[in-house]
Amino acid sequence: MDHTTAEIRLIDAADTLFYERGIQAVGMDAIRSASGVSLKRTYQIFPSKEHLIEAALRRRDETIRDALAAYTSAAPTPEERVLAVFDYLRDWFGQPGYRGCAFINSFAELGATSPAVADIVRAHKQAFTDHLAALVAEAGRPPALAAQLALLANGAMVTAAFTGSAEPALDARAAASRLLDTASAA
Amino acid sequence: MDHTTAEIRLIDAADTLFYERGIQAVGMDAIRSASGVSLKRTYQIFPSKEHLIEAALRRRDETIRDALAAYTSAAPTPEERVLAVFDYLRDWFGQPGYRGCAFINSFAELGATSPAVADIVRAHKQAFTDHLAALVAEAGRPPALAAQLALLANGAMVTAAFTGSAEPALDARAAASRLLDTASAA
DNA sequence: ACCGTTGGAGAACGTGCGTTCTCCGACTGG
DNA sequence: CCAGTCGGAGAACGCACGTTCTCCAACGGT
Repeated sequence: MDHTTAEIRLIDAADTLFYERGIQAVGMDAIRSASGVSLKRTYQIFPSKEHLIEAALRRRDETIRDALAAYTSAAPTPEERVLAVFDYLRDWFGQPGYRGCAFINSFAELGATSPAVADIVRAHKQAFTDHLAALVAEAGRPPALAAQLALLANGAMVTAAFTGSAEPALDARAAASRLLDTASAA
Repeated sequence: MDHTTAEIRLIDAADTLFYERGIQAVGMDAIRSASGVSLKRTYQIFPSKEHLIEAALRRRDETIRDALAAYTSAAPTPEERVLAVFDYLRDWFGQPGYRGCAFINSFAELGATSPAVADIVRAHKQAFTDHLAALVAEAGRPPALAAQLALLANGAMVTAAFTGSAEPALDARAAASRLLDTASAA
């Protein structure tokens, strides 16, 4: 197993375990077992758990950005592209093991003690809102709508987490649709 | 210091520290220092940290329910009572040291490992949504609106947390106002 | 074949923390 | 004044975990 493979396996294992149980609840031994990478090698690649946390969050950030962009760009009209964000959420919430947004969860757990984690979370959420803003602009709606839709989306993420239901995505979509309809079109 | 006083001081200290730093980041020694209650006494009152966590969350639940009810009931019209929820949020977000909703944060940190914490969080959020539903009903709007407003509120709570701004409350209020206006009145 | 490097398995170390224990002073009822 | 109880301060214990170290097998170049 070369360096790159080991790194990927570590990030895979860390990301999965952190998401399932929370970051602080996962020990380095658990990551070693799940990844099959020895502790020695792990610490050669990531000098500390903190580095691994940040790497896992950064990769998840990229993955989600790409997936969301692909999902929304597939819709035919500008309005549908905006609403596709909420269809994406519904698919996500329906996946087994959905436990909320990893960034919101990480911020809740470590935002107060790790500035690096806090920064990654802020960047991810900013990118999400920016993407929404671009879709809103394409649809010819006022920029203020983007922030409102972002609130609906983030609210749906947390609500779906503790209710264990995908329904918040539908509620958010309905609200988004109404806001879209009543926002002054270009 | 009698039993009741010690209990209150413990809950005060625990609630404050948990909120500031996250639950797992706070040791029992820190609670002892902040409360002035000895460890021995603490463990007589709360047999474990888990008990103290639950007590702190339960008291915060009651406090917030009461404060929100008082805040919303002060508004003169049914519509204003609904929007008062978002004024309440703006006041809350503007307080120094605002770090998000303690229930959302606790769920992110412990929801996966502590069913008791998860239940308290669910109950709190359910009560919040129920309150919103009552206000929506008074205003003669359809029940589905309550879930949508709850999403806006929860989304604003998390967004205000990592942006460190109270602006999400204003965005949420604007969206709520529009949804309220376009929802079919009774 | 020999030697130096690499990496694996897991023990070991240090620390922090939840919880309990020890010791001792302070108060109470008679 | 005394016996008994209570509570405080903080040491001690046990465990978990992040990190490092030890030991050894495998491998590659000459």
